[in-house]
Amino acid sequence: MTKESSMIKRNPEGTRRRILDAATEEFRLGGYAGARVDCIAKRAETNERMLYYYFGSKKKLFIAALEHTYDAFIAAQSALQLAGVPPEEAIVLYIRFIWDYYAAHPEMIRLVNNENLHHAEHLRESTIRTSFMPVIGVLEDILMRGAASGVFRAQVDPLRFYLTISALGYYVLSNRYTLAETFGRDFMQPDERALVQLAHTEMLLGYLRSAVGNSTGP
Amino acid sequence: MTKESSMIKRNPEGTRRRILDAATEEFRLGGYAGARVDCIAKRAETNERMLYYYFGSKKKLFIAALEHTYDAFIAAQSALQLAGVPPEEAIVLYIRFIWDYYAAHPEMIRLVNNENLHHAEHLRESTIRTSFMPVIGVLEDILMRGAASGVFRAQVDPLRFYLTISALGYYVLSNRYTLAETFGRDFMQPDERALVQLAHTEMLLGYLRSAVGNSTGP
Amino acid sequence: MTKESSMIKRNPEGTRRRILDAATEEFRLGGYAGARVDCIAKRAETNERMLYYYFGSKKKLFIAALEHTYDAFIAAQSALQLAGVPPEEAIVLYIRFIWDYYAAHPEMIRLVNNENLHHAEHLRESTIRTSFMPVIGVLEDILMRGAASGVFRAQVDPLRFYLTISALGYYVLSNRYTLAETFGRDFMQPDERALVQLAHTEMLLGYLRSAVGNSTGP
Amino acid sequence: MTKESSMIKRNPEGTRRRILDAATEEFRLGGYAGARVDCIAKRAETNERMLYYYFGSKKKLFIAALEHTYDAFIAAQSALQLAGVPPEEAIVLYIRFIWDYYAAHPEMIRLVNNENLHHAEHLRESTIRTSFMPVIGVLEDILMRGAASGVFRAQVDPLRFYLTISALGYYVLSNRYTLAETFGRDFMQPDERALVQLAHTEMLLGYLRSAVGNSTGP
DNA sequence: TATGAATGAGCATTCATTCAT
DNA sequence: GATGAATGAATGCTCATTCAT
Repeated sequence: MTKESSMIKRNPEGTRRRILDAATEEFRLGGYAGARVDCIAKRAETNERMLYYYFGSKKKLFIAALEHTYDAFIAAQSALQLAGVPPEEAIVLYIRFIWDYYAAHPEMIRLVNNENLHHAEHLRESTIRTSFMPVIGVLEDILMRGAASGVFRAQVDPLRFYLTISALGYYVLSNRYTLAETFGRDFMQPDERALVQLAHTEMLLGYLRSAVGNSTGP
Repeated sequence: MTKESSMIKRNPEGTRRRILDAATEEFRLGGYAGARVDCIAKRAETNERMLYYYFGSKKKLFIAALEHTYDAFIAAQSALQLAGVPPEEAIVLYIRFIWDYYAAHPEMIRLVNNENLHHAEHLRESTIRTSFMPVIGVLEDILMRGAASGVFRAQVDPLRFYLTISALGYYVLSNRYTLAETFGRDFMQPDERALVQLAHTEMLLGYLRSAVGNSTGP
Repeated sequence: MTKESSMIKRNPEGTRRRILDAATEEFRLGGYAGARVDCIAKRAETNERMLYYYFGSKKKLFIAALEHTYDAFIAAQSALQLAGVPPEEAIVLYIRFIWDYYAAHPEMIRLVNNENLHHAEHLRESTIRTSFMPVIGVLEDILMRGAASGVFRAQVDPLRFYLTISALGYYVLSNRYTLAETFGRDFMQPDERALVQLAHTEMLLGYLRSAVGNSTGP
Repeated sequence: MTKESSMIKRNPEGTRRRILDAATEEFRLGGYAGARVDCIAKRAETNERMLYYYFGSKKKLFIAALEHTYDAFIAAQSALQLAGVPPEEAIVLYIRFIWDYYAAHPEMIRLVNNENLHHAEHLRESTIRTSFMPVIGVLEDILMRGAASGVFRAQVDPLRFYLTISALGYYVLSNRYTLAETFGRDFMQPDERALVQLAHTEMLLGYLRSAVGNSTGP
């Protein structure tokens, strides 16, 4: 046997990874209940037994897929270099990053939706949930710098504002197919999406710039 | 058999309705794949056979549940009486209606999420999809009256604006559990929800009132 | 469809019974762990699903088989008519009944052995265990009548004496195959068995008749 | 690697022995079908592969455990020094030895029961079965000396009498749990067991001493 | 209209065993 | 001698669905 073929056969890290990727894809397509372990194994080009060898159960595999997906999102946000960028410019880049990340990773939306169906029971058993909060610091820094330089209103709660940004990007992707069916328009098509994003960005910037009121009360 | 007991036993419309309600609840709890026909039958206080007698298959039952859910939403919107209300007041009422409806009908969010998981395949087989579009007229009327009276900017696409409103209400409810787990805050709790809605309403109104630019491009 | 064939197809009590009989046989052959539900179903000429329809689980089916087996043994003992028979004659009939019952029902020995392997966990969940004690009354009556008429020693504990009788019949059957292998003699063969039973009966009668000492101490 | 650690790791005889002991225990707990090779490996503090390295298969491991158990019993009997002891005293010591050995080695009873479940198929493939017969010589010697000196009846078949002794000790241990459950009394508890043994010993001695009749017929 | 009985394919999971190092 | 990785066939059990009354 050549070194190459043996590397394919005996490759613990590779097998583990192929199973994780296959699981993420199958869970995306059918949700937790809809995914089949034999389909995951087949897609990973291994057998069902290895799935249990590496992950223990379908549930633990779902948790691993969820964690991996969250991990990647957190890592991408942490890699953002916006410290030296002027606040107004930075917030636009941040908003676009979030929306583009969602668009580029539809598996995240499906997994998170499924997780909400199960009242986040898998996430509760995971340690990843504690890793998310610190990431909000990226947005918090932009908002604080904007408020300090007078271009943004003060006292905008960063977590609530993150929610608003997230909502506007998430909804269009999550509901893409029902929206297309009920309204006959695909809001994820480049032209349409650009227009929606333009309006949303304008709305968010308008809100941050406006002086009257703030989101946390008096 | 006495007349009374036969009236209890033989109640076609009642049985059909109990099955539909039970199905809606089970599909909400576990999605299409996660719901079990015997659980639906048990919840409806009938037997599995009746489910097939009235709806033909699990899939057709899901379609019926989805249609019923959409129907109710469409009916509620159509019943809104905002024709005589000044635009600024009307839009606030409309926004609140949408968000409150979502909050009061979590089954809709779960069913729609599930439907998107399946690329809206059930909706495609349904006639209900054509009933949704006309409803946008309610919002369109408000926006047109606002633009005509000069309080709102012109040329706001009503469908896109509906999307924005919907997104802000949908996201918080759809992602309620993962948000609570990752951020330690339940955004559906009355106090928290009121603050989020206040900020969002202010943002939407700010956008409509602003004169510069519009949502459909230059 | 003729009446006969329909009786085979739709026969709840018959199906239940066939499953129970098949299960008893498979549990006898392989023990609890060794028995296979698909083999039970096949032997019962039905499908695995019916097994769960009627009994709920493999474990509950084992309990049912065990109960059924104990039930039959209890019923057979209760049917013994020894009240008017002289004590010495009655005890011989009783002893022979026990040993012959064991020989005629090897499934009981195997099921009971298996149950002891599992520390009687199934029996503990059953109500049958309370039905056994009263049956000892049959033996108790014989011993009391024998003591009263002076042919048997007094104060023989009926439960302990039942144990002794049972042990002598049980062991030869339970260990039939290992005994045959290690000693080259099948103690269940008619001739051999008759000799063993003769000796054992003589020994038991000798003990009962002897005046010195008793089984419960001074 | 240091000399010490390598001595711990590389210990063929130790590993083999640990596997055999672990197997005996697991087979005792669950029978052949109920025992799991990974549990045996875990209990032996090694891996499943070693089990196959040393014993070839689960079946051969069971045979080895059975042989080892029989071996120990045979060795213990062979070690008995009763040649110079008067027959009446010797038979009491012998009886007590058998019953105490059973009580001290419950794994033997479970393994033998399991072996009978499988019609002694493993024993048949083993050479140990031929080792058992000669051991009966110990009992035969006592009976012959007793008959010669006139304290015991003549022509008692030693094998059949071994069976009787064995049965009385075996049954109480083998059926310990079902007896406790059905009669509410644990016949292996010291006080209870002493009384049962006393009665049984008296009965056996009474039989040997009696002059009338014999166990092999006219 | 209603219901208990029946079905076969499929489900997640575990089995004893072997491979490659 | 020892080990982690890999496998295919089974395991107990559940699925949506249909039959017969």
